[in-house]
Amino acid sequence: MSRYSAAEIEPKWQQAWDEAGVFRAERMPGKPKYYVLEMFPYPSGRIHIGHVRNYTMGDVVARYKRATGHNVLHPMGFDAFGMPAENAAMANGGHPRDWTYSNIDTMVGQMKPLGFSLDWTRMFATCDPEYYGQQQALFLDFLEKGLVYRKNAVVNWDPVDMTVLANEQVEDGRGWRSGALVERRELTQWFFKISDMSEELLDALDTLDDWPAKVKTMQANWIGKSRGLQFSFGLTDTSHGYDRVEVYTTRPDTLMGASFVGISPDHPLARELERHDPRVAEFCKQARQGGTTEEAIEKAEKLGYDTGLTVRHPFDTAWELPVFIANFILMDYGTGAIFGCPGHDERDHEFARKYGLPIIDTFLPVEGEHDIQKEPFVPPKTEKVRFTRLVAGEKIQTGNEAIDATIDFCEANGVGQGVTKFRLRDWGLSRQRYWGCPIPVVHCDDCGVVPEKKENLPIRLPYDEGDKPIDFSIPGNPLDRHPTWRDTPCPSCGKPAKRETDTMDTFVDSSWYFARFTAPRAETPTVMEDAEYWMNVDQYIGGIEHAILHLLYSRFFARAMHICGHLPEASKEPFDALFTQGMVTHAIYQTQKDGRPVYHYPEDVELKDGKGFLEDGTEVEIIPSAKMSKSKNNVVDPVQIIADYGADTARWFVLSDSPPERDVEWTAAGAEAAAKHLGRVYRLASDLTDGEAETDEADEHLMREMHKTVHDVTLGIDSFGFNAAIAKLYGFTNTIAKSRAGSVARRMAIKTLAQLMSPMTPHLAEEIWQMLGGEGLISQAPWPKADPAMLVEDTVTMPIQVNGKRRGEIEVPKDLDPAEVEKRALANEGVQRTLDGAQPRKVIVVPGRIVNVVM
RNA sequence: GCCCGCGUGGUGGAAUGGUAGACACAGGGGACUUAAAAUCCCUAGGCCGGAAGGCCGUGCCGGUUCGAGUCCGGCCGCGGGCACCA
Repeated sequence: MSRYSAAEIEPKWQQAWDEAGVFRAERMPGKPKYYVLEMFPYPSGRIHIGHVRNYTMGDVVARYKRATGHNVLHPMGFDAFGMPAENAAMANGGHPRDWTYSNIDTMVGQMKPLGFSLDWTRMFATCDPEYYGQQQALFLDFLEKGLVYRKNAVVNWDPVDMTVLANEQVEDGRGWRSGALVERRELTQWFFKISDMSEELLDALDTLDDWPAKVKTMQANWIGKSRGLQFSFGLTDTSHGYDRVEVYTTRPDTLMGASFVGISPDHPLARELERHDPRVAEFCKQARQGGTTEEAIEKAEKLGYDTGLTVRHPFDTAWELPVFIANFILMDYGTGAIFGCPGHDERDHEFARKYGLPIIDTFLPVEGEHDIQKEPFVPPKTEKVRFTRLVAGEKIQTGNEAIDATIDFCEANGVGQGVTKFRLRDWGLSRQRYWGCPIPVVHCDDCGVVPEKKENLPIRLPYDEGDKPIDFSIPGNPLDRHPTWRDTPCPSCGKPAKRETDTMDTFVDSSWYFARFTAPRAETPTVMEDAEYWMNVDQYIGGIEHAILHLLYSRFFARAMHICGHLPEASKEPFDALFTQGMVTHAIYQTQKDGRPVYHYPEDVELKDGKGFLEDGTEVEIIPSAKMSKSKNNVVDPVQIIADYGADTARWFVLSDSPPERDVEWTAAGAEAAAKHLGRVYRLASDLTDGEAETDEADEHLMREMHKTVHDVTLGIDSFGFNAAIAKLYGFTNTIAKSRAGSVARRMAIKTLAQLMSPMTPHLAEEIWQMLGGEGLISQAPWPKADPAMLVEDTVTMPIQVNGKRRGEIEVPKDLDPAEVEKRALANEGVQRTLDGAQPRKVIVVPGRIVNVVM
């Protein structure tokens, strides 16, 4: 009898798979293909236990699909451009490229021992010139089709470092390094015209049947289709060169409750006033302070500046409203101007009270009271309300009805028009940074903005500054100050010109990598034959944090690539099924020192009766289920887990316990238990001896359980119920261990158990398969099938409730007549006791399920 | 602030509107052992009770239903996203 040693068997089987080329994906017409993809990692330097969980789920699907006769594509790559590489270079010297490739090497080295069934020959990193060169080609194609354009947009500007900051580099409205108050500043930037596809991206969500509903809801809300009224307020004083202010509102029914007009500090009228009035300029400067995020703007104190200008109300020309410049209105949204109705909007209410503006109701609750001066009345638009100041429609109607009526009325009377708008803005892709894909255009004094010629691609990032290394510790974009890289002849006229120094948002890189995997070495972005064969991604797996941006951008890219002939029509929605998995969490162990928390590593904490102690006996506070974070010392390193227990244990554990879409808590005890269980399965197989007492009845029972397990586990894997499948496998293992069946039946049961476990614990499964004389590799064996005849039970246990409370149960033949079930249920001892002679008023029999007696 | 989720024993969690707590961890008891480790068996939501059994129980409050962890409304707490983190 040998002992289970993961360290011995895992490398052995990985080598066997490698040699047999089991996971290499090649087109095989005639065999159904299956493309399973996990969101590729950022090369931070170490794999994280969350990666292990993500890729294990994908691997289970890949291995299962292979066993059910599919030709599987399961690739891996790296999302390798981005800020951390530059930050590392800034902090520790070195070069982003060296840092990134070295990290990739390390991470591949950490991933391979996990035994994922990946086709490593297709691997690439988005920072490979072979990849980003094709991305530049895509950009040029998009440009030609009018899918890319330039316009102004606001960025976070650090006035001390004189550089653009990412949102995460803005802390409490200040630059992370300089500490200077950040300003919103306009810059000319490149944009993808995603807004042109708003309607289509919204409508097509309905076709994504195998996406989580919550993701579709989030995307729909993000796209934000709304119908509203666009109209103008006439200015009473036209001396500043403007005669009106154009506004857009989704609540035209509150028009009679307007009490001010607000414009953005970047509105042309505000800009005009700013030029002539230092007080306005001062206010606008202040209003532009703070970050660009919606969150920062929403949470900032609402400030306004009364311009002294007034406008006329469109339905009462005697009614004049003041015009304010307000810090919470962005030029990017709508027309950059709004009208405020404090009676029916939280934000406007706050603003009105601050600046002493009137609060007027236009509708009130149908019943009851509401003090509009105290707080705004903001019911759902579907609720009926009583209008007090009506533009159009009935006195009592819903908000939606009133909005429609108002738009009709306004259009009929020449006051503006109904407009459908989308919240979705165009995708700004310019980044003023080095470590990204260079935007392949040239700025020529004579020809303007000229696309680079395709034969000159890739436009490579310069590694150094010619005679000296790039100094990343200087704020700003090294491409911008590079002595020679910018210089290039104009592709159009040949005269000396300058390259664009902005690089692309890293979301661009991850918006088409799934397509590139179908032909990763091609000289064009994709190869139609390969794309047609492998696309779409049948199962995409990743974190919920990507629910909106990454997935929406990818959907846009797939459409844009189709327009340019890089993807087939059928791939406009590139991900057939989506699964969003939860995080792996771990307890934080902390003590207090001088009022500050001190975090302790798990290996320094001894657990006893649910309490934790340090070596010196100090008790530590345990904060369960916390997100893993380096600064909290609660990160679990998969490499250590593999060294301690082996890959199969790590894989088994991350799938067990928690449903995949939920967070899972990593505990040392849990990992220990997983390892023990795998050892037990191994022992069951290696202890299997011939010549035990053979009893037909026990054989029959074991075979029935086996078929049930095959059925349940198959269903579990099909529906991403990995934790449930594992619970069944635990149960079946117990059944085998206790079974008195003969060795033939037991051998069959354990071989089947190995097959059912093989997607989760492939190395152990191969070992057992070989031990029990299975043919070839288990990785290439067909998936077991459950015999339907073995699944049906003759009798069923039915619980009996009285008034919804369980009082007993009866064992009845499966198809017993409901009237007979009722009779037997009423005769039940527990029911009789509870009824205590009373007559039941009603008896509900749900065949095969439950009986409820109502008294 | 806005959008989307989640909340069940000591712990991770199970449960097509139909027996709440499957499976597992920690705990308790036992077997084997000179002893320990390993392994195996039993037990286990809380309260009352010797037992039979009863009462309570899925974050909180209310509703729909013969029946609610599950559906609806309100609240509290936690997490994800908010367009330059990936």
